[in-house]
Amino acid sequence: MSSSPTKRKILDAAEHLFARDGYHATSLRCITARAGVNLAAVNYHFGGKEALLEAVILRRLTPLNATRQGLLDRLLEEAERSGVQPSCREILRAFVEPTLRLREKGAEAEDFLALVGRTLAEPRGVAMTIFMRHMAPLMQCLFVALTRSLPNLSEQDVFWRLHLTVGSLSHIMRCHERYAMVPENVSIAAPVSELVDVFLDFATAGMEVNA
Amino acid sequence: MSSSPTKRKILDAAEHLFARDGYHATSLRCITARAGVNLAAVNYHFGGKEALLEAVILRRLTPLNATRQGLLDRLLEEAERSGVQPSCREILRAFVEPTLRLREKGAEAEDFLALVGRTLAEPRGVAMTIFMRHMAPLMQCLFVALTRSLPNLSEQDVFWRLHLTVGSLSHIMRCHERYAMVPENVSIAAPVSELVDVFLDFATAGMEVNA
DNA sequence: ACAAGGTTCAAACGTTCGTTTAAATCATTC
DNA sequence: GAATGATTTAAACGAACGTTTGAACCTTGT
Repeated sequence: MSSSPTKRKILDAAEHLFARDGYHATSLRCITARAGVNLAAVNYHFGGKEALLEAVILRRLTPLNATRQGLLDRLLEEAERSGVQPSCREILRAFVEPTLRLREKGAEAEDFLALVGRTLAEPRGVAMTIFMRHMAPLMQCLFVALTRSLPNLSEQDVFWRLHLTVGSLSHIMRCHERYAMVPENVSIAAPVSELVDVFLDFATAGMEVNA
Repeated sequence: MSSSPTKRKILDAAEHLFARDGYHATSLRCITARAGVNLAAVNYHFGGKEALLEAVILRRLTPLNATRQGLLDRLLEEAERSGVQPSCREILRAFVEPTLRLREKGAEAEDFLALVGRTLAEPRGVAMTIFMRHMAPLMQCLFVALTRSLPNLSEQDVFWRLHLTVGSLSHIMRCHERYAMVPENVSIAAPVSELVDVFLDFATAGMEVNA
């Protein structure tokens, strides 16, 4: 019942179309046509368009956040046991790696990444409210861990740099297609592990500079 | 004629609403109501909703890009004259500072920043086509200048890091309101010159690491 | 004063939207 | 196998959308 084939087909179609065209530019008729189900099925199974969006986000965000929180907790426990603060890079990796690893789980999960990237770009949008409600605790935990690992930085500076890091991450989450401005001799398709390292090189250097 | 009061009122209203709610979530009725003009005025003066969006973007993007290109050209000329490559930070500053300086020109220009930030987040959206057409030459110039200033980095790496830098910039362009995840004791409202330095510290470190 | 052209206006156009309805169909249980 | 509840279906709902229309309204030149 909770995983009815109809529900799953709707979630898959909505995930793809919301990510590709945005929430407001995607109609329920387009979603149900792609899913091969009746138009009324969305309202029957989810209650409405906005509730469908929340279901699309939560289906993947909940397990993803559990993974990230688990890695972060393990890092903090280990630090308490050994008395050595985890490095900025390790903390960021706990957040970033499970995220980008979603790309290896097929095109469906890739759609989710793009959707989240879009969501972060619409501060007053419908999806943002849903998203922030489920991200706030983890972000708070991440912020605290980073301030401890960068004791020479003010909270102001840590906040701004974390803000910039989130901006970078959301950008590469949503831009996994060829860009018009991609110069020759440059491939935008890189293996995930390499992408993670490229990102961590960049973000860690930015977080730690002058610290 | 080109700067009829009606046209200007429509551009201002559209700029604000497109930035706040997005292109598809903003109706012409909402725009004309805010502008205090008749509904048909948009089609009369601009030809349609999409043409209005392009006019909104170009009104500020054209002079902004001229300023950025001018600063970049001056930097490159000076380098040719002195034989010393401009630093990564100087190059990025030529691009970033005129952008963020728009914040000092009132709430209207701030709306434009948020609109561009949103645009960059919708790779297949209506605005992206318009935007990329007018950004491509400048981005190409920026890319070439950066590869020369970072000779130890592969084009791949420069591209990825520029990509991440653009992500950071677009993020702070669109997020100038209070965030739900902003911790206490942190003010998100900083003077522009300080914000430019915070950004350049972060982005330059990220660009130059291991180079 | 009048004609002409640019501009504004209220009203309506046809379309598409999210949602609802009530009948039809399916699956399950007694 | 009839009954019950869950699901699917086709059709329609009212509302809102972008756009068009043609008359009214200004402004300008003669």
